[in-house]
Amino acid sequence: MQQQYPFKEIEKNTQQHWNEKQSFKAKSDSDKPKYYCLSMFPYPSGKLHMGHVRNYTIGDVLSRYHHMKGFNVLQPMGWDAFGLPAENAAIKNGVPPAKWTFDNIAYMRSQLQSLGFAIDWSRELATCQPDYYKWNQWLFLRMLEKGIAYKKTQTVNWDPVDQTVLANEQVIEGRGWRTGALIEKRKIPGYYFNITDYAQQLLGDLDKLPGWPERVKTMQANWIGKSIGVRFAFSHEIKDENNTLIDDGKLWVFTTRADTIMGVTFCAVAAEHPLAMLAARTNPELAAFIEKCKTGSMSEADIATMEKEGMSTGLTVTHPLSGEQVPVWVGNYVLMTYGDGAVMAVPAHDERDFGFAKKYGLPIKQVIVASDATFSDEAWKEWYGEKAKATCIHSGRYDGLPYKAAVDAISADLAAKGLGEKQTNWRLRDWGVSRQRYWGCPIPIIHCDDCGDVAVPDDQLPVKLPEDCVPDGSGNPLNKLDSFINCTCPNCSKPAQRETDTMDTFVDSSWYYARYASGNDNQAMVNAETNYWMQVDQYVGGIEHAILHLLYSRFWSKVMRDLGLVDYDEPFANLLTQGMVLNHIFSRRTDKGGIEYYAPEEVTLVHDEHGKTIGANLIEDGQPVDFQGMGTMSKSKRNGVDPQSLIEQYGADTARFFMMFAAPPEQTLEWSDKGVEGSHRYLKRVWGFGYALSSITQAALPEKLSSKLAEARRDIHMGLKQASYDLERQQFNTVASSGMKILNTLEKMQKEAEDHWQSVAHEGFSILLRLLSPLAPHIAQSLWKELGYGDDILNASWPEALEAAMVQDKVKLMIQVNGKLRGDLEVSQATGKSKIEELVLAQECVTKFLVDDKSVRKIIVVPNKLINVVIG
RNA sequence: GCCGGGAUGGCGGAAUUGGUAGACGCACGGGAUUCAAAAUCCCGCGUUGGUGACAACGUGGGGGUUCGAUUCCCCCUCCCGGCACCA
Repeated sequence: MQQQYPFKEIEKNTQQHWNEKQSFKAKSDSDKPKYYCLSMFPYPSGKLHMGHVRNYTIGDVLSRYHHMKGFNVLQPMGWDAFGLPAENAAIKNGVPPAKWTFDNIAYMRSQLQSLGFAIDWSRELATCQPDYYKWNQWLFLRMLEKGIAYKKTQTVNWDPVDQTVLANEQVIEGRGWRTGALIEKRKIPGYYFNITDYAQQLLGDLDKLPGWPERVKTMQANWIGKSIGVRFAFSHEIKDENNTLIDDGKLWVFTTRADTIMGVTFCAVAAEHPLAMLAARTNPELAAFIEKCKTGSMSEADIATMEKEGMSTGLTVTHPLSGEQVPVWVGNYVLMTYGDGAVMAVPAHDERDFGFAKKYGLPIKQVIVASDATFSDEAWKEWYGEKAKATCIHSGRYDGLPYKAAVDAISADLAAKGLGEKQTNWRLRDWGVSRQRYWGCPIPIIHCDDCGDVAVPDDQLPVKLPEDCVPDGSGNPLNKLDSFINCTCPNCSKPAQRETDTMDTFVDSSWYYARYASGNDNQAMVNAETNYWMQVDQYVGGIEHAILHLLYSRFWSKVMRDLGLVDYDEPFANLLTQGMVLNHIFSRRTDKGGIEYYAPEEVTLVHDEHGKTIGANLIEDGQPVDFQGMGTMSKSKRNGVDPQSLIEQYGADTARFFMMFAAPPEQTLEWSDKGVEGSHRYLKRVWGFGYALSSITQAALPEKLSSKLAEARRDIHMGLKQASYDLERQQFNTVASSGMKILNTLEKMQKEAEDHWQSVAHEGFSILLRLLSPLAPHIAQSLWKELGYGDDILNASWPEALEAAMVQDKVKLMIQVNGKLRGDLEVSQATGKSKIEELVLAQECVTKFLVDDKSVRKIIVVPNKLINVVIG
């Protein structure tokens, strides 16, 4: 055994040991309770970044801990391998996306392996492999049969130069991000999943997920966006140039406040609404206003400060209950994408309508009484919100009705006239899955001139994606690939064309966890083993997937359940969203007004005498740079740290240990090179202590320990108890702290070298190694074997903190006078309450307050903790 | 604007049910070792006053409940994250 900490050798040998023993191969025939631990799989972008390292370390700590706790653990890994970056790399380098992707996977897999994660690699999958995406296609066809998948025409952003569809994020100021070409709105057909049919379940089942962070559930609930109200119509006889009634003479609106319907003084429609468009054709001013609304920025900041603007269409519609004529306005605050793109406006009972009415001088009519107060321009705030759901007035036959009764009566009357009914509105839209892209899962449809769109028969699946195409940026290369397109119709055997659209990559990631669990079965999408492993007991990943990926996975699970494929309906029982990894940002303003960034290694920090950082200088010229910023690691800010160089310099254990120690998993982690060194220093000390202990044979603990050794042993077991508690609540930074404290105790014992310290040390060190093994598994395993504790630390059981080791015959009680700490008192455990009070009252730190007319009013004794003497 | 989460030394952070605030680490200061440096080890380290024992203050600010509040309640400020002007 070497004296110096040979981390490279240790890590290489330990990883080899795990490989040979197949230590992490998960089997589903076990009596133990199962624990499925899953980290979100990476996109194979080229190499790992620190966010990956943090994510997978958290998952690995949980996996290894549960393994030692006696669970049958599954921790798989795979690759979210379809997607746009591969196509962009192909355009740039002329390499087929498949080759680029598989090369990246090979490199990143080796990186993951060098970090020593306890992964069952036999279950590895990549979503771009035909035996994976075959089942995307298979389930797509089942969904088509059930009507969950359907085809409709969608409006998309079309880049006329690249001949391709762009995502909203790829349209910058109306132009394509790559070409700079003006983007057109085009209507093209595509496939959709009817996720809105599942909206109620997706919302309601959030209650089945107590192990999810509250904020994620809130974000999902907001995204689904349920609102219950009444949809009704204002009728009209407005006709277009061809003398056709617009929307069959009905202006539909949705409201959650049907009780205020008698207070409507105008309607507002979106700029894209048919009535607005019609009016604009004869009103240039209105046309200009509508154009302005369309080009208006939709960014958050702009919306928050945006002025509510509008313009009259000059049109009127008929109130369905009062029969009054109501003017129609175009409002920039009405969204065409929500509801029917039109709202009723009740200025007296809606803050937005109020502002709009005040601005344009529209009438305000109060129809609800919430209190004795009368509505006024000054005291209007209280008229909005929940408490304003009170009694109707000035509402004809609805006068005197409270909120619910008024809504019931009004919706009944509307229904009787065929002009409305109660309705639930959702913000959630159906999920469009067609992408006009090459590097994705082909949609298994064949277009036949005679038979129309025909499903590819199951026995012809998978529809394989040709892997040797090199996109050149001008549209989907599949469209030019006759060998892919040309086929025969499965129905009539006539020549036909294959669909060239591919699926949204969110489809791929919506069920990969179930596929791991099936052990990559070639006969079926999922199997009995899937139901054994599912649900995922612990899912770990970034908060950026809080909405779409998690929502789609939940939806997919429910679809698979309804098709009888699986018996769970929520895929992830517990969710941990890890925080981001930040690093210092060093920068300078350049003469031209730009900002130049410097890497941390190009800068030295300046401290004052307290150690406070008061500045930073560029090493090259010794001049100051701005140093106060902290941000996510990025190329552009030049503050990234490469995991590979970290592993080479300090080893995987140091990287893992530091990441766990620096911050609790859900919080942001501030990178610190000095902190990494500190963690490395700690592991070196662990190794050094193990080396020292390796030459000392183990002996049984003596009957009676000296008080010092008993105290040391107690500290160790207390540390273990704390660490176990912290692992259960997933606070890993304090697990590392406990490990540090235990080593401090061991080293102190070693220095003092009392008789029998060696036996306490061996017991303590075997505890320490097991406690460290989830965080720094290589060094723990290596020392475990070197010291002869066992062959495989992973199979050692998690240590129990012994009550016998933790009892103490004497306890230190803190003495408070009127709640202020004044001293302490050591008493034996057995001392009774009255004896303690007697002893405390004799203490000088208490008696000195008993002067003048002061006397003891009360004594509070908290067992084994403190005594508070109240003097007054 | 709404929703969610926060604010503790020079820094990252700890404090389990209301009971010793600042564990553990980093930075910093002093010392040992060394020809010297690195590495390593030891000591100190919330602020203020005092040679000192000690005292006062101290968990974003203000109030409250309590023998006792970082922890519970009310009000306010600031920061981070999310969002939907959602009818």
